[in-house]
Amino acid sequence: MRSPTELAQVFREKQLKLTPQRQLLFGLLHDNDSHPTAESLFEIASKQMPGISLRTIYQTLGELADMGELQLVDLGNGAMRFDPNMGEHQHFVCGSCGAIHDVDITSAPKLRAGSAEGFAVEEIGVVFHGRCDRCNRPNRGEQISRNTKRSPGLQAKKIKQVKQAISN
Amino acid sequence: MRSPTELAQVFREKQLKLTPQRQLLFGLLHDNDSHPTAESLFEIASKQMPGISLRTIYQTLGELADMGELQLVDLGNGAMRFDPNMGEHQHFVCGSCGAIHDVDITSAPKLRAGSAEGFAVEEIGVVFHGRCDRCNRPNRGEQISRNTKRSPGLQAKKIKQVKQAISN
DNA sequence: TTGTTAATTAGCATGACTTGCTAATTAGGG
DNA sequence: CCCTAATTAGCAAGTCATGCTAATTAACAA
Repeated sequence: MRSPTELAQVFREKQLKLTPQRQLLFGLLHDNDSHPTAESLFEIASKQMPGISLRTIYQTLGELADMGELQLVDLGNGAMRFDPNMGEHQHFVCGSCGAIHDVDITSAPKLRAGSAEGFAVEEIGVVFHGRCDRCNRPNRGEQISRNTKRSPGLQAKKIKQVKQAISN
Repeated sequence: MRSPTELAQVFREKQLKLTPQRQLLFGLLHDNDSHPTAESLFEIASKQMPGISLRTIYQTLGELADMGELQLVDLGNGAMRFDPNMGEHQHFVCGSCGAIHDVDITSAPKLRAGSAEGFAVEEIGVVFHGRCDRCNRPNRGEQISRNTKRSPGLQAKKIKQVKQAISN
């Protein structure tokens, strides 16, 4: 995503108004590598601008995504994530704390070639699951809030599967 | 997933009853590489056993997943997919017809090593997006039903993004 | 064959997430 | 200052998956 200043310019050119709500979001998203959900952005935004509407958050995020300023990242663990990093990269999801980290994957160029089996591959999404540095330290795991929820039962099932995969 | 016969054995050992509903599902899932949703299994099952409950489908799928006989595959385009292929493999999703195909990815062993940046990677999910053989032929694209729906607006947005990625 | 107990079913409810809509109000920018 | 876009509240829908209750059915062991 471009800088708030540049975005302001773009919005002006597109005759889109530079409202404080939009500007706030520009700022919150700029250089943000936390892969926030709409909801989490809403919470943060609400502190700085009480009364801001969740609807507006979704609206603006949608606009930015339409303009190619944001990536929508669906990691299959609940809400959509919004990623201002438009460079080619992949994601690591910590199964313990739920944190999401960017991963450079330029080191696996063979992926693209090796997968040609009659398919025209245009995009590859790679999601690493495991444990992040912090959670991987002894006496540290499972301590951070697991803010990934959706269809609680299924979620539990997934976690079980992951644990099984880990123990194997 | 093991064969219906073997599963019958397993269920017997676990004191789980071998109901016709369960047996039907064993059969429908065995060697099934179509990555069905619960709903699609329900439709097929209903033809052979009218009156079978969607609830039972979910229940049995959940049991099989718990037993490690099924993989849950979330491709981020709507419903969960159930995959009886427990071998290491990845998926190709056709952006045109929505078909899902298995992809062997043993040819990219460097993925595992190259991604170590303080993370303990336990599992890697790779989803290839593109066009399948059939849709890639001229005068053939976009003709098959696009049965991927969820949050219609967002879905449209995703498709737009993919198209953009294709045109680049 | 019978009895116990698990399984299935209908039907309703919830919950998370995202979008759509209307109507009223606010405020950006020419 | 005015036009029009943007925001807001509030309500609704829709998808997917699960939970719950209560009633019925049927698998399997004795």
